[in-house]
Amino acid sequence: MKGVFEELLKSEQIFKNRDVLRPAYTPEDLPHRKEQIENIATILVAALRGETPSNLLIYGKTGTGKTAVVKYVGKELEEAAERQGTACAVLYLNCEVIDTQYRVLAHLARPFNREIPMTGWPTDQVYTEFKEAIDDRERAVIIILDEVDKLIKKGDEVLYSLSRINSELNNAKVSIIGISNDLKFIEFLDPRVRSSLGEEENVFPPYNADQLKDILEQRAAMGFKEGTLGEGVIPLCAAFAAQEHGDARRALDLMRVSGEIAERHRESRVTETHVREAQDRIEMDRIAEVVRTLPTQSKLILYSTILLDGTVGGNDLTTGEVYNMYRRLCRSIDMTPLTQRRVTDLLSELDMLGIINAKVVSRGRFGRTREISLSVPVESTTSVLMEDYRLNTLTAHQAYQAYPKVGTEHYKPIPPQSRLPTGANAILNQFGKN
DNA sequence: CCTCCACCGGAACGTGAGGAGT
DNA sequence: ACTCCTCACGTTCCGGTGGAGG
Repeated sequence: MKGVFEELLKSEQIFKNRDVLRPAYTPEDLPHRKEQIENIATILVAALRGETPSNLLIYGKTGTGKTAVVKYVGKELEEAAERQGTACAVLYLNCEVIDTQYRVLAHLARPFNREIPMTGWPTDQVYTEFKEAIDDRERAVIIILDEVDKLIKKGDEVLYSLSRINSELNNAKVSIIGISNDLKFIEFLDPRVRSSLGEEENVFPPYNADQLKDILEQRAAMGFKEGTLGEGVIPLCAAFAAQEHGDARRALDLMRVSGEIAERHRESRVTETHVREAQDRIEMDRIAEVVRTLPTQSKLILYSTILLDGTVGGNDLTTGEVYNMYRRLCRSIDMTPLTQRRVTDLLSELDMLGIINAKVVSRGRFGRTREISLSVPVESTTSVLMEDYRLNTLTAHQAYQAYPKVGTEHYKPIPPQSRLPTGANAILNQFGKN
């Protein structure tokens, strides 16, 4: 077993630089974002003229280049300011990671050499500290808040104080750039913050397939060794990603994973087959993540459909069958079952997540119901479900053993005293309603 | 054309957790 | 520490319904 690593190193022939294919990398040149770059730059030049730039809100779905563009413009601005001899600081922070008011302020103050403990101070003291730190001389401060929507949920007080900070400063000028992928985010904002924060707005449209192709080509040139990419690889990656609302991040992931798969197969060239495999794997990972984070009841419902899948002679399942099975499962692991009403809601939720297919159909004489079928692979999904300790005790084998007649028996709602048996309403209708 | 199945799905209500206000 | 409010999750109740079969 000597030389495992040497061997692996030798087989690394596909990537030139894997890191440029990761979403975190900001390239020198951003294709198809010229307009946005100019737009933002026009707003920010004010900083170089000693004025206060307008605050700016940027919207766009994931992978539309928001962060990359803003970071890029920020860097350019800093460089231009340095050449010109103006004091200008661009502070970037991601509100998903830094998610409390205290930490936001502490993070902002740190680059100005202020020692602020990780915790312990009152928040307004940190705020004062930050204010004093930047106000020591004339300077422009651009604060970039990535994923601001995450911050709102924890209270928008910071945003409020930051948006009015200029009135408390003598020398420095602060402007805020907020980045959000939630278009409706502004509606949840305090009106006072809304007007000042959204002085300017900029929406980033998704990329189309052609634009994605350009982006991929640019990165591929840097990331892959020459001649390792097959003909159709880039167009295919672009096409797949364009289907998913033009997400460049997705496109890059796809391309990188394709390369990794090719590498694992010890092949020297990436082909379309690898791309398809990569697409499947990414999709699988997504499903696994969704399934894993499902509430237990939904997991049980999903497991019921898995167990019943294929047992009813190729027909799709009905709500009643799934519910019946679900109750059995509940009983055997000692959980109180939800009502059928609730389960129908959870079923449509699973449908929305793309885990099952549930379509309302009428079977005439045989009533109206949902036709349910799985749209995920049985085996891998089952193994994800089994990670849940509450389901762990149930194996398919046990379930079949315990309930051999699965799927053949129909659940009849047990009527509470006042409840009329099914079909009774129709009878009553004959007599009129009063 | 009418019936009647086996559910659908809206509405109102109950409950407990968690956050804001005081 | 306290109340009050909101919100997510569930239940109860019940009218509604597409279409196969009579």
